[in-house]
Amino acid sequence: MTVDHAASVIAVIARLKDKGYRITAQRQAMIAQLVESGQALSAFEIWEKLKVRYQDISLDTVYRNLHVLVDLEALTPINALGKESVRYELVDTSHHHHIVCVKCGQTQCIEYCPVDPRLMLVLQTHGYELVRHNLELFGICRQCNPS
Amino acid sequence: MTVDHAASVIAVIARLKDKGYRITAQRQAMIAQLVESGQALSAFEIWEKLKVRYQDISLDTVYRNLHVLVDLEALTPINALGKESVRYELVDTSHHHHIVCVKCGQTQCIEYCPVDPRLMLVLQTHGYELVRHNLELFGICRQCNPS
DNA sequence: CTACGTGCAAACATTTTGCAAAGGC
DNA sequence: GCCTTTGCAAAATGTTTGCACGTAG
Repeated sequence: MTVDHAASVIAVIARLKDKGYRITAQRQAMIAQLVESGQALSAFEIWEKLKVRYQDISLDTVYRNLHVLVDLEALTPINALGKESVRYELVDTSHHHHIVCVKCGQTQCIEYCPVDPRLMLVLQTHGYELVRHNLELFGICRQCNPS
Repeated sequence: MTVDHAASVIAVIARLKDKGYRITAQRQAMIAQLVESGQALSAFEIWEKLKVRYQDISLDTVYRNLHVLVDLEALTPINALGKESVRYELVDTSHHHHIVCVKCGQTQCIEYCPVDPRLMLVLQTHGYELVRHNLELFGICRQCNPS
């Protein structure tokens, strides 16, 4: 694990402690996995990876701890495709979005946020205070594009 | 049913015919329900409403026909909350987005799209051609806002 | 008449929950 | 030692599929 990764893991663990949650081996392993993967993972994927590199962990526990980590605001749930299950991404990664190819289902990160700041004003007129947003982009990738 | 509604229903039915799908009572009822509701509905909600006003329709048929209608590009799937099931909205309604209150789960349409057109250029550099997008907004509504 | 669409039931995938045992603090 | 967390099993939820019957074209 790199120094950066270790620091991220420690930061999330500190958040756990702050909120009165206990530091268990399973939680540490999950956080480490998410930090090192550097991408959004589903509950099942986290479980699969941890079974190999870490000892046993039950899928139930993965689900429960995902809820805990979302509660901490350490993770953001992402609905990558609507067909697949929800994926979770660390919030301290830089803000970005994902594009999904509607033909092959492959996804890619887009390090650009096209959301106009005037959105906040529009939402205020509706009585809402924006907490976060998630932009789902659907397109056709180079490989699937006939042109 | 208003004249506008009737016209929308007819338009979708024409699309069905065009693509070689058959016009069944169940499909007509589903389309009419979506048009008249004027909002995104889940499979279950469509089924529930049709059981009352129309005769019996099976939930399986609702699911199957939702796939057909998405294939026709008559419906857009929306992942309103990530917790709830996928919802479907007619594509010929004006382009807009939805905001979900993270406290109470209530949703509201926002008739404004804050997506910067320069997004297309950024996506092109990634090799993608944008087909559609869906912006999920999460906020706190007036009722739930302590301030 | 023929292929497509439907309803039923069963399968399937994902997520949640009750409970007793294990473990953090 | 207390209370949270875990693993197991079972349930709940949402969606899909196989099959025989019905029906649009």
